[in-house]
Amino acid sequence: MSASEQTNWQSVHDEVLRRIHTREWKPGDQIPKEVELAEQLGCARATVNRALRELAAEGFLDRRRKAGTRVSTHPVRRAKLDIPVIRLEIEGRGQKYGYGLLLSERRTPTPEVCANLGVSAKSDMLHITSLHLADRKPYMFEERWVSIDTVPEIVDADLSAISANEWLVLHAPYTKGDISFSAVLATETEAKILRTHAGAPLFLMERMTWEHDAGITAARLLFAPGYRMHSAI
Amino acid sequence: MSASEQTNWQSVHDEVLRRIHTREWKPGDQIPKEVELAEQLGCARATVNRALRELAAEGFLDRRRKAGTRVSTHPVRRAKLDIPVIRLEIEGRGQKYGYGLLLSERRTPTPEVCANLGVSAKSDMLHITSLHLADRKPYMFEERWVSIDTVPEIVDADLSAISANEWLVLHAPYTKGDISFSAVLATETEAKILRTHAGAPLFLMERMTWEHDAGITAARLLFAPGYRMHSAI
DNA sequence: GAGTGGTCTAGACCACGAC
DNA sequence: TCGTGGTCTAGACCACTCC
Repeated sequence: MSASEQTNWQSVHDEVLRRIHTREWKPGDQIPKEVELAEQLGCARATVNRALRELAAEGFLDRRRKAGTRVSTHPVRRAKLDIPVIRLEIEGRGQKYGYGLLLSERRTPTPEVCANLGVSAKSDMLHITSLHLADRKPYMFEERWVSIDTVPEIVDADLSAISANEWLVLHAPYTKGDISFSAVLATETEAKILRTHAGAPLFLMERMTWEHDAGITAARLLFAPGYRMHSAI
Repeated sequence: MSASEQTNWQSVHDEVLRRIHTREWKPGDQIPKEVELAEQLGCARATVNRALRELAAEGFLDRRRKAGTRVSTHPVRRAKLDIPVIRLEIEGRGQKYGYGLLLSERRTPTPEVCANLGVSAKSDMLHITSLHLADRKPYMFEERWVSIDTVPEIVDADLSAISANEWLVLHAPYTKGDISFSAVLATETEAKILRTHAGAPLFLMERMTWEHDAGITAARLLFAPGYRMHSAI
């Protein structure tokens, strides 16, 4: 600190982070209470509060009423993954986006979809498979189920012009969602579609969304070999 | 809203979210300005500000000075991945954590590490491989480089008792980090260590950290087949 | 230039939770 | 019980950016 500057919440944030980085305050240490820090740094308590709240959200601090604020002993690193619409992800890299609808059929869901999404075995659903391209090369193969009971308007959508995901983003906001990532081997069919060979390692992203307790959609997104998802932490 | 309740920032948050979900406010729509909302909902402008700021951070709103606040047309979904220390991740699931140091040698880095981490080819580094177990079964195989130039204290750490990651968390806070995820095939060596077969699909997490511009560590974490990383969105 | 969000302040009361 | 963070308020000034 020394002297200088207008004490805004960001400068408090940075100053606290600096003290943690320089190990002036070590993991597990209790740091001064808000009122004291405000006095030290010459600003209002609310300003300190804002800074410390952000630091806690970022995982650097543990805060508890009465117990005070401590430096995290195990800073759970929160990677913020931005999951954009595929089209924007591809275009954002300066590549040409392509999209093709492979199949769209109305049918009852598989037992697996029922269990995961929590819909009835007799429910009316749309089963869609499509392929997303980057610079004309297969980029991601998508297999998706959409509940017509929850989102009846989907049957009128032209899913050969707009991907199901983009349509859903605009027309069916969700209140709850789940996403998971894993590695799988390409089956023969998948390999053919993604123009690779069976047994290639594929990055799999599985997504499900609900509106309150009503299942909206379950999707399996298979990325072509070489895909890397990354993020700053 | 109707009437009722103490208007705190969370209730404002939820109310705005409700209006988005019910499509009272659609993607692209401009919503009332802070002062108006505060009036409508019967609270101070600062309270509305807090709620809208959080909603913007969550990706539901786009806010710009003078231009006002709009509902996002492409709600970039932010999956918040909590990346805990492996030990806590395993213990948190009620499994028994095990750890074994396989190798620790002092040497110069490979060209790849140099390029990625931005360290000199002649720099003094520690090359460590280790295996993490869950309920005595191989869970994750770790190959890591640590810069002795940046973190000299590492040479005195007993890395057979504490994993390099945990040691680093406690002793070498970083200011910048990068993490990426992909799918790869197990090599013969990796398969042997993870007790699977060559060609099995493995989930790969690569992490690098820096303190300002000084490279601290680069790690390749290979998870045993079946691993799934997941998150709520 | 003027409207909107971004932030700061000083003070107040509240609620959790350590003791 | 009572200390600490969590939040609200009313008012103020500032900074960005659209027109």
